[in-house]
Amino acid sequence: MVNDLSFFETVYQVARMIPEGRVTSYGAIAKFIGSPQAARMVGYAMNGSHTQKEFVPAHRVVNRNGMLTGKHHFGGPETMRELLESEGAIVEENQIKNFKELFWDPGKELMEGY
DNA sequence: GGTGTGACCAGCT
DNA sequence: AAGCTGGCCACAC
Repeated sequence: MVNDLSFFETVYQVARMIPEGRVTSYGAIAKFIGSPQAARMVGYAMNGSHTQKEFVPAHRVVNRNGMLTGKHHFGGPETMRELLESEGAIVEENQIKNFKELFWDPGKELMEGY
């Protein structure tokens, strides 16, 4: 099999592909890896992202509403917001205001341009 | 080793 | 229009 990576590892790889200053949703990643209904697992995978050797930009992954649902898992409730604002995102009330503009679809951005 | 549950999403009612 | 349910895979108890 060419793909020995488990579901979680695949999620981490996709997450690392997210360009700086861009964000995506759990569902978009789930769909990209072939399990459109496994968005939940993507979120859970992010929970264990800190166990990975390589850094995983989990702060660039939010829910479909652009809301920072997992901010509490960064060791600090403000950490995720700080990281996103640091990359140019406008976060307000735990929600990315310009989410629509910053949204990065893996299944689209990676396919187009070739 | 089975059951529960989790940073979600989309479809039904 | 809004609320509930199912589904997905891995990990803790």
